[in-house]
Parts: sequence; structure tokens; C-alpha cells
Amino acid sequence: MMCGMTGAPAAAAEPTHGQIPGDLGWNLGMVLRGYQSRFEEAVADMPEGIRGYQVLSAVVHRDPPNQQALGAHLAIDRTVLTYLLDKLVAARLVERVPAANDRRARKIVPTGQGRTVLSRYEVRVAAAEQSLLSGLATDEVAQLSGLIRRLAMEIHRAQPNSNPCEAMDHLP
Amino acid sequence: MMCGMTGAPAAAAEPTHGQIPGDLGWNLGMVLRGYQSRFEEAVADMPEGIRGYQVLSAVVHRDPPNQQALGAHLAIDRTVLTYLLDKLVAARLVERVPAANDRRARKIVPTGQGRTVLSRYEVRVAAAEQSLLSGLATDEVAQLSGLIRRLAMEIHRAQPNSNPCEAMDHLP
DNA sequence: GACAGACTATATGTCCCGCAGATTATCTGC
DNA sequence: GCAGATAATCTGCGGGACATATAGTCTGTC
Repeated sequence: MMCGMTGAPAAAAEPTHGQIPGDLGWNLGMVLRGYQSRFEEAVADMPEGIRGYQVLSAVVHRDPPNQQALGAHLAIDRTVLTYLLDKLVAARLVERVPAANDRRARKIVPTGQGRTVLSRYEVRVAAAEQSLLSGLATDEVAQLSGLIRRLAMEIHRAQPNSNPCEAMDHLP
Repeated sequence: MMCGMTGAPAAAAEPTHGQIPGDLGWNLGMVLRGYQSRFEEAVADMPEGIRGYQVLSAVVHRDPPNQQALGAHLAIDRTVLTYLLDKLVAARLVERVPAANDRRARKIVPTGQGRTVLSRYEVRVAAAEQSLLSGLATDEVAQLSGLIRRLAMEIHRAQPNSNPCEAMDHLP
């Protein structure tokens, strides 16, 4: 989780900027929580819900060479990924095939069914994202998306191995 | 933490916008994770770490009338809040005093020591937040902060009782 | 004024999930 | 060929969230 943070809608004062330390975290947590609740209902009837979608999406769009790369990208623990993939394999959405040049590793490939299921859910997820941002003007959405994206990239670059979900766990 | 989301730094394609559904979540998760790791070390030697800071900050700056309001704002479960406050009380940072007009409720008030400790940590937290945003220009920081703040407010308004930390837990 | 129902905080028990450690199989370098 | 590192898996532990139960208190009604 990590989740929400401190005290955002502070009483009054401050000219809309120069907030209380921790407010950024509260705002981030609030946005993320809103995002997740919408995301969750969008993929509710998918195996393993959000995580299942994330894994399937990453497998299709990023084609990671092995489970470790997949888990690292999603910041999912390897031991968790094991039984997470078990479910997806059982649902015939992905397959574990021996990796080409490393017999220790398994390559996760999507099944045809997996691709179709993913594309079906993607429209729902896109709608959920739009719904989340519906309060902003279109140019603001573009601004925010771009800035968050840039920020995420820089953090990603600076922090190769991020520890997964202590973040979400601590979200208020 | 909920944590990261799907596959952000997607291979190539797309003109920097119109991303893969789920990317927003991945970016949010990445930013939040980066935020938390910095936040965490900033308040590492505080009782209960991040949560402790959040609670103390909310108590000082928002002055919630009872524990329920405090927990709702931070999206912390009430049963968790109980022993969380136990630690803070033991550390002499806050006190449980009988609420003025409702003897069922306990008002959480900061001690003098609590206020000084908080202000000491606040400079560190503020530095951590600046560090997180150091990759952006100053006007971009203002833009991003404002947009996230607005978004958080709207989500907060639309979603009175948010479920806490499944968000962070599911972060990749 | 007393009683029923709702509400605050707390204690207890349970369940789930993520993490650390150990295990097996494999790759890489000497 | 052997030692050390790496990929996936399995097992056990612990923390955190939720449901339930309880004690004390408030609010409304008759």
C-alpha cells in the first residue's frame, strides 16, 4: 500500500501552495486510492483482479524475458508472482514456457485467449482512468499525465530496485 | 502499498501520450513508492515511522475531534489506530484526553514535546518532498502540486469512506 | 425519567499477504 | 570440474486488516 498520507484538506491559511509537509503524500495516496477503487471494479471479474491485469498487460506489452524481470517491473515479490502466475495459467491466460537461452528461467507468454481478454478489459480500464480524471480539463489532464510520467521515469531511473508494497501498506 | 501498476516505460510507439491502459497507475505507483522510500528514511527514527508521523501531523494540523475522524482522514483502520496511538502515547508525543462534549470519545492532543518533535521532522519531510520533485522545474512543481491537489480534493469529496490500504498492498 | 437504539473506543480472534530463508536446478567464471 | 551466483519454487513467520464482542455513553421517545 501504501496508502494515503497526512492531512490534506487543511483548515485554511496558505495561499494554495506551500503546504504542510506530508500533504503531497496525502494527495498522492488519495489519488491512488481513488484510482485503485475504480481500477478494481473495472477488472473485478478477472483472476486476481488488479494484479492479474497488471501481470497480463505487462506480459503482452512488455514481453519480459523471465519472471524476475516481470516482477521487478511491477514491483511484485517473486514468491508472490509464483502463485499469481499459477492462477493466470489455470485461467488459460498465460503459459509458462522454458526460456530460450536459460533453462532456469521460464518465459511467460500470453495465450490467444489472454490477448483477447486483455483487450476487452483494457477499454474498461481506460474508461476508469478517464473517469478518475474527469474533474480536470483536457489540457490539464495532458499536463498532469505528462508530469507524472516524467517524474515516474526519473524515479524509476534513480531507483532500480524499489521495494514493492510497503508503500501501499502504509497508505492511510 | 499498493504499489506500482502495469507497464510504464513501454517499448516505443505512441506520441508520448495516449498510453497503454494502466500506465497511469504504474506511474502513480512508481511516484508513490519513490515518495514513500524517501519519506520513510526521513522519519525512520520516529515511533511507528510513517504512520506515526502522519498521525501526529494530522493531530496537530487538523485537530480531529475523535479517533474515528482521525482514522477516517488517514484511512487507517480504527483497531489499528488504537495500538498505533498506544505507541505515540508511550513516546509522550500525544495524549488521550476525554472529549469535551462527548464522553464516549477521546480527543487526541499533542504534547509540547510532540509539537517540537513534529516540527523537527517536518523540515526533513519537506526536504524529502523537494528531493522527490527535484527533477522538475519550479513552475512544473507548482503545476503538478496544484493538479494533484485538486484531483485529490475531488476524489475525497466523491468518496467519503475510502477503503484504506488495499491500494498500497496492490502496488507492483 | 427510564428505556431502546446508535455510537466511540477497545479487546479478541481470524485470515490473508508479503517477506525472509531454504531448496533445486542451472548458468558463469576460473 | 568446481565454486559462486542466479531463477524459480516452497515453507514458515509476522504484521496488518477485518469481523465480532464488550463496556461506556449519547440521543430520542414514550
